[in-house]
Amino acid sequence: MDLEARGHSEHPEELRLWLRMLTLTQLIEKQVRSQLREQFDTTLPRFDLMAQLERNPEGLKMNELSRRMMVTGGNVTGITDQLVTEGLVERALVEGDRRAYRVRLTPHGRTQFDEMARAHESWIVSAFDGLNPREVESLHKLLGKVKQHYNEAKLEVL
Amino acid sequence: MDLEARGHSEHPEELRLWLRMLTLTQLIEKQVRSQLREQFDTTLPRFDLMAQLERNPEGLKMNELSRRMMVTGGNVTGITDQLVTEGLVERALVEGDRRAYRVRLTPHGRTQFDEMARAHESWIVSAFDGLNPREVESLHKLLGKVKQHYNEAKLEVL
DNA sequence: TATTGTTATACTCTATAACTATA
DNA sequence: TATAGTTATAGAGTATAACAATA
Repeated sequence: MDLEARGHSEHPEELRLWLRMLTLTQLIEKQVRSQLREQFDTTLPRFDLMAQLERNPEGLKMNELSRRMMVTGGNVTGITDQLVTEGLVERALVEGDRRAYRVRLTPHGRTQFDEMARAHESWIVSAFDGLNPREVESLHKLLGKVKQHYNEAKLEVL
Repeated sequence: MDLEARGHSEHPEELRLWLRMLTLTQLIEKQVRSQLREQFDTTLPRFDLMAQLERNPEGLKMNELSRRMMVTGGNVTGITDQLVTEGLVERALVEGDRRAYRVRLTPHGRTQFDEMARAHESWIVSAFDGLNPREVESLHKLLGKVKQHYNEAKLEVL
């Protein structure tokens, strides 16, 4: 996107860093979306929803999915509907609260997700091929520091 | 988005890194979009287009904008149309090629962009408040390494 | 009253492909 | 023929708000 070139010399280093990070993320994300589409005829939000469920075999309520995916509830309903229609996830009743569901992967959904996850993992690993393990670790830590501080700063506002 | 938690222990570090980077980028990007909307009633693509032009006072052709913004041509036409209507950018004739335009900021557009850019810069600086200058530099370098290798790998495929 | 989830709607962003005009 | 740009269209992705059912 050449956003980076926007960073003039008078601009703070943080801005140059952000433009580089944004560009790179968009580059990788665009590739992931396109491969999910081509190889599995699915989308990133659908993949993400299934990934959340894969981590929570007992299932997640709609509002939990909404929070974790950082999108509003209506969208989760739509994506879930699609996946239910395709037999990849199911809505299970929650005992003691007839308003809520617990969404979870079906066995078929789990099988299909595992296949996608393997491919996805390989795309990501090659995206970071330019770094050695020490650098991967270092990048991971630095981003963690930014994120932690970001979240703390946000809490202060609330 | 809690994407991160997806990184099981058996997953490669690259995957955990990617999920953290994606989450953080989306977090910051979401905040930038929302502030651009609230404070300036504009969008990120519009801001990006103007940012490209700010860096190229002589203007850019549509296909140059398209390449730099990493979107296809039709979209650039739409965004440009909006900005022209609002008097923020203008289409200038290119001598010697009556098919092409050169899009550039109007004085009003430049004034308005400068104001947005100052605000944008401050949002970004505070997003990375958790890092000291050395860490900012380190993160910038690591991301540059990933990006460079990524681009080289892509070229080999072509 | 508050919460869970759904429905309805609208808008931004994007890609694709057909098209016009010019080179 | 190839290139610059536009138009038309469709679909993803998202937020908002009104709504129904249950707590």
